[in-house]
Amino acid sequence: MTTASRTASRAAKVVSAPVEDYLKAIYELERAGKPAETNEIALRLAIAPASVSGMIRRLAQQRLLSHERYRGVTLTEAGRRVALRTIRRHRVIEAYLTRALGFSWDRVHDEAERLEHAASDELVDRMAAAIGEPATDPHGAPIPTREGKIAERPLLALAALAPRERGRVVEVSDEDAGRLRYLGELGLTPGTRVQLLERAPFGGVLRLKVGARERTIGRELADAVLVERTGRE
Amino acid sequence: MTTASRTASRAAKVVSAPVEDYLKAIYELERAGKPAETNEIALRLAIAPASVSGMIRRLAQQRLLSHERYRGVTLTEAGRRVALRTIRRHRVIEAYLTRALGFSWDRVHDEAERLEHAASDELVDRMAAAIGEPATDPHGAPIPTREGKIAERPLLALAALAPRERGRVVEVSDEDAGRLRYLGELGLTPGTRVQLLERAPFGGVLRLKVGARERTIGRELADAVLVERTGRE
DNA sequence: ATCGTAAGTTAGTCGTGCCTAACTAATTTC
DNA sequence: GAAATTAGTTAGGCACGACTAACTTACGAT
Repeated sequence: MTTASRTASRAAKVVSAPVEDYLKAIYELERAGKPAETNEIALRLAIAPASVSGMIRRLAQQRLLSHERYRGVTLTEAGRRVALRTIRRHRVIEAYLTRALGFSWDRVHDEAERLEHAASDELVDRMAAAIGEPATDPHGAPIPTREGKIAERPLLALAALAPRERGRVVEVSDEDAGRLRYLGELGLTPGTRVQLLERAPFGGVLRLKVGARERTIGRELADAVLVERTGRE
Repeated sequence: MTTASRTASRAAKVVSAPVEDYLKAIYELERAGKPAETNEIALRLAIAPASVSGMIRRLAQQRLLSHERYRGVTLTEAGRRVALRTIRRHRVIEAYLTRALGFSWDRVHDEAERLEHAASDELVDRMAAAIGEPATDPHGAPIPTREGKIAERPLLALAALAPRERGRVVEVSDEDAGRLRYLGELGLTPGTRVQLLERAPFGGVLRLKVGARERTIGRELADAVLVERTGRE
């Protein structure tokens, strides 16, 4: 083993599975541009807010995040590293399960949610290599590199397209398996070209073209789909 | 999903990872034919005997084992089921890691030790299918079926062969990675034919033929190798 | 048969990660 | 700008799974 790779591998198990879950959730909430709030974290992890307060104290003490009382938390560099490592594991595992083991894209999230805490760096790297080092997971989310770099892209909610505007589906939320399955049936998968035809006012339904077919979807579904613009008309 | 398969799958996560480890250890100790003793369990799991006493109380209360004070423990049918399910996971994972992902046989144990608590039945079944439903793990240990049947074989320690007697390596202990690596270098892998040439008295070294080559090994190593007889001279 | 040792158990503690209930700070609302 | 609401925190508890120290049981040796 080289010095470099020994340095890169972590000493034993520094953080527990719950800690990885907190850091991952906080990382994702922070992407909205502001500190992650206690209640948001609690909601995301399905844990009582009081429990989150307790965990925040411990994580702050371990210098994984910084906490301004009553004002939310921000990951430190160390915290972000752990979060990105966990996200990399999660997404590589999801990609591997679909591409190498035939899992459908709506079944991989829960499995990855558990395996991400148990898989070694070596296993994750081998999985990634076995399927050709994919850049994204099956839902289109970018996979961080071993070094913790992640290709963040400026994305648009599907509903943010202007009428007649064309776009391409880049990523869909993998939170809910049923919703994923339905999106799959509609053909709203990463890579698919879409064109917004019409938007009913006040957050109403969207009529759009998905490939060659016309579809109508509601707000909740539309919010789960992120696109990039590919041009007008 | 059929009624049968729904019945076969367990409700949520009935047992924790430590509990699975205890049951697995007890199952293996019981194979020696007598109840598993507290100190043996403690030694195997690298846990203080007092902690084992505590856990035994809880497991007995859950009817996963029966306990006669100061006399050791015996798995119940339910306990054995959990143990065999865990062992199946472990061994399928080991086999998958070597055959599908190129892990060397001395690196899979630790990885499987963690993954076995996180992998779903479905994942394990898919792994097994992907590598052709192997009957044994990379160390030659039999893989229990989904239904909890295991092909127990009458095995001999290598040192139990008589001089001149021939045998075939069936299984090697996977406890220690360094020992495994060395056994691999010696060619003492499952399937290899061996012939005992000479045994020094008082548990001394064994001289034996491994394939075409002659090797001399000590007691500790010999005890890690299990063989079946294939005939005299 | 008893005595000493090894094996096993109980008692008491600790850290983790969760909970509810009660309190406090911040932010809206009128 | 005071009152009401919402967000966040502290206090106190609990289950799990580990620990050490002290005690009890079983058993082999004499």
